[in-house]
Amino acid sequence: MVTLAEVAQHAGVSASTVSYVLSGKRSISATTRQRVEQSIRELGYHPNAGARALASNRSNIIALMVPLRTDMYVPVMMEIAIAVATTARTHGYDVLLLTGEEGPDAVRRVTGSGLADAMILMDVELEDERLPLLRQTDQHSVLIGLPADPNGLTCVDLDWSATGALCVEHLAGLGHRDIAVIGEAPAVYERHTGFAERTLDGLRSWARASGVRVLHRPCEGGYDAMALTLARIFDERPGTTGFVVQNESAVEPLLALLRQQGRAVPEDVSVVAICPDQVAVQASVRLTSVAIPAQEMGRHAVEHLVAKLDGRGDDDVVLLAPELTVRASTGPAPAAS
Amino acid sequence: MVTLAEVAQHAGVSASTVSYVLSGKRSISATTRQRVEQSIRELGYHPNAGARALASNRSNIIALMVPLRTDMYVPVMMEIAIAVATTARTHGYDVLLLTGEEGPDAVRRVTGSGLADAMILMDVELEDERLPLLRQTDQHSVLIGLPADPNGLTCVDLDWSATGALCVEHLAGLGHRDIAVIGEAPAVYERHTGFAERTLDGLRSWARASGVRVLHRPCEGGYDAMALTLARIFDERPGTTGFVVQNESAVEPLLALLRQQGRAVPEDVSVVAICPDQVAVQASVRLTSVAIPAQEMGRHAVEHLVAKLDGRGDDDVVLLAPELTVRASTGPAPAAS
DNA sequence: CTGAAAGCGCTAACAT
DNA sequence: ATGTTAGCGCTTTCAG
Repeated sequence: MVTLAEVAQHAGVSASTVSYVLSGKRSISATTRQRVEQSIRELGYHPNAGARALASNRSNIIALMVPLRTDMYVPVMMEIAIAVATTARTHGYDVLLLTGEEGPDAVRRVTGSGLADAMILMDVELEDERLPLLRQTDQHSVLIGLPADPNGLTCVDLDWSATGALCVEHLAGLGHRDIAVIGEAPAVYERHTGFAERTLDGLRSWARASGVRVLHRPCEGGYDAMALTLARIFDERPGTTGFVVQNESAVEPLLALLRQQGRAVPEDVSVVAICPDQVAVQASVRLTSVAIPAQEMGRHAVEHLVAKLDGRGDDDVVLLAPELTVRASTGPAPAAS
Repeated sequence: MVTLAEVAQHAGVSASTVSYVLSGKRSISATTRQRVEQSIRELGYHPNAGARALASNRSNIIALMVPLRTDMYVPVMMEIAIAVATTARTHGYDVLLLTGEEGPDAVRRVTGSGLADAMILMDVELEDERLPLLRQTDQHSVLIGLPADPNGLTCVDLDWSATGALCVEHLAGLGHRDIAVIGEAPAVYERHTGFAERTLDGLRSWARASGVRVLHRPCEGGYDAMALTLARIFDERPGTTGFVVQNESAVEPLLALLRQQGRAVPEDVSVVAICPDQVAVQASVRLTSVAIPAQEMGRHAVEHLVAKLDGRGDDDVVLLAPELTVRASTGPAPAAS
């Protein structure tokens, strides 16, 4: 293993000079710099991460806590994770992957051991048990998701409430008066995941304001569950002409069932999805949708974190504005029959 | 920050004793151990990761390289990643998340810096450019996926060739004579991803042996691409009654299109999928399928790696046996019309 | 069964 | 603009 000292010797300079060439923390004459860089290349030197972390008290690692359960938009999680990893690299950080399994203990462990300089938490619940710890230790962190009380925390999320409102606004604008919302699995609501409840709030308050009715039904994924849910919806509200779907694994079943029942999309019923663009485009009907900006969320989270670590920090909440893309699944409400 | 020295002082023992209590590398009297453990708890001590890595030359971190691209079955990747992370934790390791973006450089960086003790590579191509590096450095590693030449490497993978054979065996056993294979996107074959080509090999050689015909068509995901592909298949082989699908985003479109064309599953055509069980179960027809054992692959990979790190190593190739579950999408071939 | 002490490779004062 | 040096907190000989 090549050490800094060996590089220094090879280049005929002191250890600190090599260190400073690497860090750029003080000015080095061009010729010295070149000699050192040359030696580094020739010897194939790589700074030792452990030694660096010990001496500098910085690991250059960001911990990312992903949820253990996979009952949600897995591809979205993955996309966020990848965005976090690549963005982190551009800032000189690596990413440590933690699953939710350890729970709050993981926070203690990582904080206490100095394994990571900061952490990003995904899938934050409204009353998340990890939050008290984050507040009391002065661990730098960013949440992807918005808890009930974001005070003293930095959060990045899609503005779910605005997302819900946007969906209703679009449908109401097309003349739909009875809207059904196909939601996530009941478990998602039960554990008070912020995004699900906030979407609902946005949906309902815009509905109230614009005089349309919304009926919300959680739904497990899959064909059978969707069939049941759909039957109940039409049973209760036969006049339903608009759908908002926030459940990736219900999208295709819903379309198939509507087709099967002879309800044409968008002539008879309109469907707005809240899902990644890829899903909207690949569906059997190209779906009007509000995209989930996974990459931006990951990128924002890292950039905020790096800013904090560099002392340019600011505890605040960033809500990304939703964007609705009109595709082939929505149209004017049919004349009342 | 609490240090080992402080714990030692608090417990009235020397630093080394505390260290040995932690590592268990030499025997400690019960009373001493308890005093030390007590102090550790009272002071809330966490060993410093950097110092530990520096002194022991072990980081207790495993690097996991995931593919950057997301044109494949993302949930499988995620499931593997999570299985890797949780299994690693049970062995005292953390996981560093690397994207394929850096390519072979990441291998050098991680190896050279001692950031990780070992690495797991996913999405290995037949002639993967990272492999020469792995062979020449004595970096411990495990591949998830099987390259063309696994010599000197440890690999874990599903036995894709047997998987292909199993699918054909099942369909041929039911009397199907003309089988169409809906494959992954062309790009997947072009970059010579092992699993895709091996599945095909297995499919074809069993077909040859059992006297059935197979027609292979790669397919981009989605409804439109599937429609085109299906039309071409029936055009070329009107007598096709069996399908093997190895492309998650083609599954539901295929079922929908068959339904739409009045071909009943499984009465008129049978479908076998190669996909995670969850997909098979949630599809609009419960699919006979060969499962992709994501969790086992992740678990195996970690356990092999840990064995190697502990000197119990063995460079070898572990191919997991495929299992076919019969569900509602396959049945006897219809009498020739 | 326990202590003392020598580093591990690097960073960051403190010098000059 | 560069060199010297004192640690960072832990592991692990070497010595009892």
